[in-house]
Amino acid sequence: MKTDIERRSWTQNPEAVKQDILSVAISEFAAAGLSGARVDTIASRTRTSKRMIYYYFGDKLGLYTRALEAAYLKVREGEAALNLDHLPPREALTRLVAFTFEHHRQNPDFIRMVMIENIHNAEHLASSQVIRDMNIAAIDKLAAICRRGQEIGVFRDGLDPVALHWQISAASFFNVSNRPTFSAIFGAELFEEDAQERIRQQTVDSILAVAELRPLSSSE
Amino acid sequence: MKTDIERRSWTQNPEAVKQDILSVAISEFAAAGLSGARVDTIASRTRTSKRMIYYYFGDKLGLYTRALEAAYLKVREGEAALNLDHLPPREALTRLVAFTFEHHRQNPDFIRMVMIENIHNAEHLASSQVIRDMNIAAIDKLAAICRRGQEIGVFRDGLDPVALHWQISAASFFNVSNRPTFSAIFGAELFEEDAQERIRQQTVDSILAVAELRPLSSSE
DNA sequence: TCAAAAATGTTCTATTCGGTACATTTGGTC
DNA sequence: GACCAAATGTACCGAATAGAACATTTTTGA
Repeated sequence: MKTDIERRSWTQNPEAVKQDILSVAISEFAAAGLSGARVDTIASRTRTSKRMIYYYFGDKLGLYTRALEAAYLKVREGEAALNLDHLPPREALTRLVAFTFEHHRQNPDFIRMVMIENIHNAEHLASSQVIRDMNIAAIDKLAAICRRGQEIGVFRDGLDPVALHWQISAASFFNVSNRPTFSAIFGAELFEEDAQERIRQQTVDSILAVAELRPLSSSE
Repeated sequence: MKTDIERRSWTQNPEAVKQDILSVAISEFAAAGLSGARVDTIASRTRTSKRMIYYYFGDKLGLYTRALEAAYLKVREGEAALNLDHLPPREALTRLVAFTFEHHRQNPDFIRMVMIENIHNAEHLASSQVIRDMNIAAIDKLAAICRRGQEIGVFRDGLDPVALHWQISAASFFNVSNRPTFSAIFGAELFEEDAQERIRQQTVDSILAVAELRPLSSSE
């Protein structure tokens, strides 16, 4: 039994409350999707109440949009730490691909948020200038590597950094996004540690192959 | 005004009704996801009523599972039409990759069903032996090409057909699944027809590069 | 020909869920 | 130290939604 006099006291902490909500929201939306996620569930896993979700984020969609942005922010921060300027171009590209591959593996919630956003035709991402800027920065980094490689004659001319980024993303993203169906159909072996190293190497190889100044059989 | 005596007459057609429901269900689930799709919406786009959905499929999950299966069936049928046995291995692999790339582009609903199933950790796919069998067949086809290529010495030893299939799928799948976010961030140019041809060629090149018996720079 | 089974239509309901109304506390500021 | 805005808590509501109940028609087969 509680005492008659209820203690409803707290200390105000807007930033902490917002962050708490956002981090719970990311994991909930990532787990269940936009329509699958329940505001009540998110609220219950928070240190605060549903009231505050609506207070700070307006409605479910507002929360989702901010969670998506937060997920991008967190993951791009990790990428920004990578500095490849001092490496020769081929080595830099190798490192970039391997890093991206691993980084995606380590951020499944981010991958799932992007999957969900794609299901919704990127309607909520479209309005976020923040996200666009972050990604343009990622391309700039890759473009610099390409240019250096072309200057010293190890990369072919006419390389398209965006197309290269597409390919790096495709492998790294698919490896996480489609793991459930792929395992269900072909078994989980490909996702064990040693097999993942092979796959990662295969990815690096295939991307270097299109970047490097060497004959490709299909161009014959 | 209607007459007092309502005419509620119909002709029975179970198969047509089931098919009608399934095809509507595929497009609805593909568009809105498992929890986002509304049974009432599906029903309203059908020539029949909600009653029949529950009559034939039990509940929403039952409908979803059958729709997923139907989506796989349809797409794998398209693939089965492709016969590459008469082609030399390198040519066969080239055709297989290019075909897969285009086939995925032309079946966005299937891609979206698989995306959604991945969001749900492939829980519903896991129980379907049908789907597993279809996909194993797809691998067998690829494995045959690999073997022939190794026999005549144009493909490297130790090729893993599943790993190769992983790579082909990654590019072809990502190209459709992540088009919304990718376009939102980097612009839609990459998805215009001529750019898609370049991307497809790049995909073919990169896969041939890992399959062929040639030195890869990273192995030096 | 008629009874039983299969197929279909119509209407209603329990519940879940996003969102709101109302009440209270905290903290800054003059 | 009193007032006010910001921050938080509690209890509630209306709409949407999956599914069930009830009713009718069609088909089959003995």
